Order: sequence, then structure tokens, then C-alpha cells
Amino acid sequence: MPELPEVETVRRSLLPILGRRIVAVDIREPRLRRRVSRDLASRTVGQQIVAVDRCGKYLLLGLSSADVVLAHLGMSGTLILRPAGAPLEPHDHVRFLLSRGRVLVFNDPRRFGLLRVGRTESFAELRCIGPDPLSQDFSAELLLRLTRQRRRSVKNLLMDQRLVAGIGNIYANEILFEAGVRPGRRAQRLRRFEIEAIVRATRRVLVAAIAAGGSSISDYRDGSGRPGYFQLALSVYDRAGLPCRRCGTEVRRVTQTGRSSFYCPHCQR
DNA sequence: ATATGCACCTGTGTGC
DNA sequence: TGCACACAGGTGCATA
Repeated sequence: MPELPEVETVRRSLLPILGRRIVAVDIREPRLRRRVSRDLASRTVGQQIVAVDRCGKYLLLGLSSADVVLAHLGMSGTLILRPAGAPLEPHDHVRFLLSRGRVLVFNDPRRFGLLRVGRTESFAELRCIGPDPLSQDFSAELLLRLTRQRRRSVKNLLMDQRLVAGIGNIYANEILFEAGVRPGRRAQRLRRFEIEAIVRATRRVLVAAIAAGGSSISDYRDGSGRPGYFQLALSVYDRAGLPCRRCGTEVRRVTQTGRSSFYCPHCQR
């Protein structure tokens, strides 16, 4: 489910928790991709939530103690705000009871997500992720540097969180369609104008996707339970065999390093 | 450096 | 209707 646009949408929808205190923590299933921090409850109960930030696909809830709750939504995770008395739902793994009658629930059917508490500096996963593709750091100069000497495919490169943080399978495909570049192209063979097109396309696609509230392919919801609408605007992702919205040619699906890639053989070179 | 295969999980859709 | 199978937004490992 969640790539940068979905995580950013969740972040924005969670802003109403700012200033609330964590009153109780209920860990029902600690076995996520990594075990939920054993001291999650002891380090968060009594703390006030003072920040809701995003770093790539990670969400960071800043606490008044200077600790941070680090969350990753994996493939199927959601962080959702409900009324305090709302009934437990399937796959509700951790619940933070908040002041002023709300409960923040980490729900994740596949349990590929992550929920930890600690100092920001202590999280190794944050140390090795690249710049945010919406920041000024993500420029044609940077992408040019990243692509030199690398034989790997441009799509694979865009999805490498160490190089750029937040792009996953849906948006890598969409960005490359928008840029007119085939996903299988080797990074080092890209021309400068193509690099520039990819940088522009990245901004356009991610900004549009955030504006639409992300993509709800099956079950993604934001923190207030609302779906996104960008799936209706997808150009190639999950559209194998359907006509390209721009030229009518059939969209193709190929497998690259274990993931499905989609492209229009006419619009993308 | 990079690709592949697999592992971790559950849910859904498809074809028989 | 039931069953087997493929596949799904992510990441990390071991192996080539």
C-alpha cells in the first residue's frame, strides 16, 4: 500500500493528535517484521505528542520526552484515529489511547510493518535513507551522479531507498511513464534530458498523488479512514493489456527484480 | 555492484 | 462450492 504519497497523506490526517497525551498503550500482537519495542508502553505512556513527521516511507511521532515513535506501514499497514470506544477490528496490533477521547491504532494484516520507540539518532533505518524526492536536494545533478557507473535499471534505482526515499513500485512506474522512459533502461545509459524529465516527472507525479490523497488499490485508508483517489489516475500501474491513456497502445507488464513493471511501448523509449 | 530467490504474512482474485 | 495457485503498495537476507 504505502509509498510516499500515502504516508504523507496519513501524516497530514494525523495532525489532530498533536498536543494529545498518550494515556495507555495496548499491544495485542508484537510480532511485526521486527518485534514491537518491548519498552513501547513504558516509554510512551504519559508523553505528549509534539510532532508528526515523515522520513521517506517512515512516520515519526515526536514525544515530549524527546523520544520518537517510528512507524513503517509495510505493504498493508495503516495508522488510524478512531473514537476511544471504537470496537477492536481484525489486525489491530497496537492501540495508543489518547487524551480527549481518541485512540490511535496500528492495523496491519500482513504484519510487514514496524513500530519502535527510541531516540531519532538510534534508528539505523533512518541513517541510510536518501533525500526526499520532493526536497530541493533531489535535482538533475543529484540523479545524474546517482546514475553514473550504475548498470542497474533506472526503475530499480528509483526504488532504492538509500538513494531516494519514498518511491515504491506504483510511483516508480508512473514516474517513468510521465518521463517517457522505459523502466528497464540502464541508469548509466540515460541522457541528460531524460534525467531532467525524470526529476520533473517525480515532482509532478508525487505532488498530484498527494493532492489526490494517495492510491487506494485495495484497502489503503488514511488516518481518518478515507481512501485515496489517485488509483483512478494511474497511467500504467496495474493496467497490463489495457490501452495507454495517451496513445491507445496496449500497456505491457514485465518482471524486473521480482517486481511487476508496467509501461507503454509507444510512449516510453 | 547487482541480480535472484526466498523469507516474512494475510487477503483476494482467477481458473478449474 | 471448494481448492490450488498467483499475486499484492516493502524490506532484508543469503547466495550467485
